[in-house]
Amino acid sequence: MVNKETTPKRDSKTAIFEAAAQEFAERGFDAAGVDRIAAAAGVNKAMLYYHFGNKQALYRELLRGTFSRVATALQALVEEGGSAEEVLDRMIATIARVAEAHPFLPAVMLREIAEGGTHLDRDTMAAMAGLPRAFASVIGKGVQAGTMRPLNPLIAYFSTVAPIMLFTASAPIRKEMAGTQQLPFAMPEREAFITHVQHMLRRSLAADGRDTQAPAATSSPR
Amino acid sequence: MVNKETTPKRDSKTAIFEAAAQEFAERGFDAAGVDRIAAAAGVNKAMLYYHFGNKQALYRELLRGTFSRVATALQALVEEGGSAEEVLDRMIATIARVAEAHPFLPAVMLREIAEGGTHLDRDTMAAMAGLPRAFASVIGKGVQAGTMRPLNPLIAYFSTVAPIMLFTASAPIRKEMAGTQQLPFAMPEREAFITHVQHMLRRSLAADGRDTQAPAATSSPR
DNA sequence: GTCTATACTTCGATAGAC
DNA sequence: GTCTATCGAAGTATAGAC
Repeated sequence: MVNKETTPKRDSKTAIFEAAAQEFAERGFDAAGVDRIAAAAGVNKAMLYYHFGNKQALYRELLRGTFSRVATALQALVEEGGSAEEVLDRMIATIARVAEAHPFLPAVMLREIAEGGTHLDRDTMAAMAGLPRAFASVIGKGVQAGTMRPLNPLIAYFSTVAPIMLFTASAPIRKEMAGTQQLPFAMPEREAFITHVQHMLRRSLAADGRDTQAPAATSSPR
Repeated sequence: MVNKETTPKRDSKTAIFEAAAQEFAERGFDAAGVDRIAAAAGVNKAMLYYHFGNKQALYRELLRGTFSRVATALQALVEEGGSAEEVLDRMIATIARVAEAHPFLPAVMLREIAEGGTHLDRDTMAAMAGLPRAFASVIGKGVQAGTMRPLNPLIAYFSTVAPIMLFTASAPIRKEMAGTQQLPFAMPEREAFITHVQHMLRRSLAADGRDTQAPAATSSPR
């Protein structure tokens, strides 16, 4: 369903990619083990060096690919049209869906931010920057249409993406806490949380001070 | 300013604590090096095992202490009084201030969430749960006073604390990106961002659909 | 392309002298 | 309480046969 690409030999390389995504997500770059990645991929460790050179190159290739795919998807939503409010709703829904389908994304994003981007090169950072830039172009359209007030795109980006990343990644911890009953209130549902974030961003951007309509039922292309 | 405790011998133990906080923040639990911690603390590696037993015990002691101090500070704000809106503003400001003063907090929090709380024991998780519980009690008061609508405290917690944690921790990356000019818009100021988060939470909780007054100038006790 | 074998380093942890 | 010395396991990476 994902790809058949060009070559029928998509074996060892993509196997390494998938194993690496999980290992990096679970342990972070420094603690990730080349031995473990190779073992999980069912290939020999030397194959990893044959295909990628070293651990860092593999890591960067993985990040760059993931983020530029997401950035491309967001940019497609922008060009697809609709009101700026609707497009932002769809962007948030898309990010949430990708984050849940590929736990590698939130985990590595949180970690890489936590350590100050130590393992990123310029190309990878450029790919990451594609996400807030998509936000910026939509907000620009909304302002031009007169329905949105100007707001620094990075503020909009951080205050919506951060909750989604943390909420998605914290699923195991929340489950554990719910089990031990350390919290005297119910865990929120995923859908309710995403809707809340959409609503929050709409209110932050509304041109007048009033509340806005609730976002439509979580829209989601592709 | 922090403590003089009981014993005048606060040397090696607190030196280890501080060095460990930095090492864990920079590399995460798995990749943190006991050797590096000892070296940075200027003590022998054996001292670390003498005082704490092993790496995991040191890590947990550090987390438990940090989170319970923050939880206590938040609870104090609750009992101090004022309108629920003001208390929430102060809680957000306090969390932001602590996060900036002790980078250990956001870094380790993001990491620990990213890996599903693998290294947490029950006591440490209970300490972490103190933060959303403080949010819950304030929201409860606001609802009782009729100025706030009911909202799941965890939703309120995640949608405010997550942006603060990510914004604070991402300072180095944002600085780097600003330097290489990969983003076509200005980086937001810290104060503007915190005010935005305060405002966002006020609007999410307002009993009527209308906008609320802006939060007062970032209030901050202690 | 794929494997074995291995070089070299660093890791967490402990024993035991002082 | 503090140190040296060291063990055994695990780490990244490479050389070279097939």
